[in-house]
Amino acid sequence: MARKTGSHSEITGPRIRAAALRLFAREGYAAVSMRRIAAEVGVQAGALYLYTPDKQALLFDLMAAHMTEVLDALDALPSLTDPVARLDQFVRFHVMHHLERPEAVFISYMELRNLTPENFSAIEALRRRYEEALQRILADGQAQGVFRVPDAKLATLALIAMMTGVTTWFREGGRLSRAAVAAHYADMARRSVLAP
Amino acid sequence: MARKTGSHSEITGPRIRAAALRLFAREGYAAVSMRRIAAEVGVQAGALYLYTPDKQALLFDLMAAHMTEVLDALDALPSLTDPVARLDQFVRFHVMHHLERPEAVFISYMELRNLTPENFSAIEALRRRYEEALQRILADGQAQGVFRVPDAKLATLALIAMMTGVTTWFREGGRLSRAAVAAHYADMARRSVLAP
DNA sequence: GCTTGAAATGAACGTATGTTCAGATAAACC
DNA sequence: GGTTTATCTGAACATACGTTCATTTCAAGC
Repeated sequence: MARKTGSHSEITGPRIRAAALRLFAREGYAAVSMRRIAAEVGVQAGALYLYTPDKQALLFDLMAAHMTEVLDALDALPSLTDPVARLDQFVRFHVMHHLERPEAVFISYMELRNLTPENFSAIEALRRRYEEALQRILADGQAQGVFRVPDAKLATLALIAMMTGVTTWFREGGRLSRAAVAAHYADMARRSVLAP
Repeated sequence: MARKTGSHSEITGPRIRAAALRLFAREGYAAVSMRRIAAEVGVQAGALYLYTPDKQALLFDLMAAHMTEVLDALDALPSLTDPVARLDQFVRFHVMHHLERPEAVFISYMELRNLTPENFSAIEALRRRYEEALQRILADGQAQGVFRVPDAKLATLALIAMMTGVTTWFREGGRLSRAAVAAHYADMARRSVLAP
């Protein structure tokens, strides 16, 4: 166990992931070479393979880490009972969380097709778990008569697409704050499913 | 002007664009080589350059053609006055049109970052024209008191993201028809902006 | 049937790719 | 201070890339 302090391994690993995240988000997985990532970190390309078995694993790890983080944060929310309050909480959480990690979000739905079939299935399973959380809120609201949702699955996918789209236009320091944007989305989402 | 009938030029050109569209949509611009496109058409890579100056122009032409087609189809819709009817018309048009051209749609918002700056600006201008058509409907409805839209620009982007997302999950021959899906989206969109 | 010219070939160009690995480097421990 | 070992280098591997161009092919027109 040589080089405990002064060792770079605990620095270089995260730096590689950070550089890969930024570059993949900005230019796309296929367009970014391992040499580019290495140069960003200030290291030769060969050194990357001390931290990842290959480029594919680098992409998968970034996506899996992001999905797991989102699911954990969702589970950590205070549990509510009223479907309207739960929907409001979910939308605000989703928008805020996504605005704080635009690069990870971007990668997680833009680079799905660059995953191997096995890796794709793993990510897809995590994503389905997330969608089911929202679908459950809508179904519960429907059962209680507070929502009118002719098709809970379709409404879930429509709302998630709406919310996630925020990352494509939101710019820091613009006309609206993150919280204000989240409030607007929560308002639209609630009205789109609320019973008349 | 040799080889009028029997000439392949009027066949090969469209076939190249069709192959590029399908491959770019399925695997991404950066991941598809000119040799792959040529092989799909049944021709050598060099022959592609009789029909496009380079790979970038091939991508740009596909996106520009799609955006122009969408805008033309939008302009061709019967003109209505009631904002509620106009919104309903717009949403149904958008969903139907997008479900009928999933590959062109996919490319047009996934491959934006692979355009040169000049080409990006050109596509962006077309996209803005489209968004403004929706924004005008919302603003008119707001002015007439039939919609309640605190932020017309935000609502426009939210609705477009919601509608466009349909292409990511819709599968032909599934539980719902295209028209049924379009009707559901129109319903959600209307309720999300309708004044109480 | 000879000429013409558009259409396509196929080889070549320089450059870049993901990955491997023997070797150099240097901090931590005895 | 010599040894160990995690860390990184730098060159090499085979393969692929976008693009160019001299050459071939072959139907159309005379």
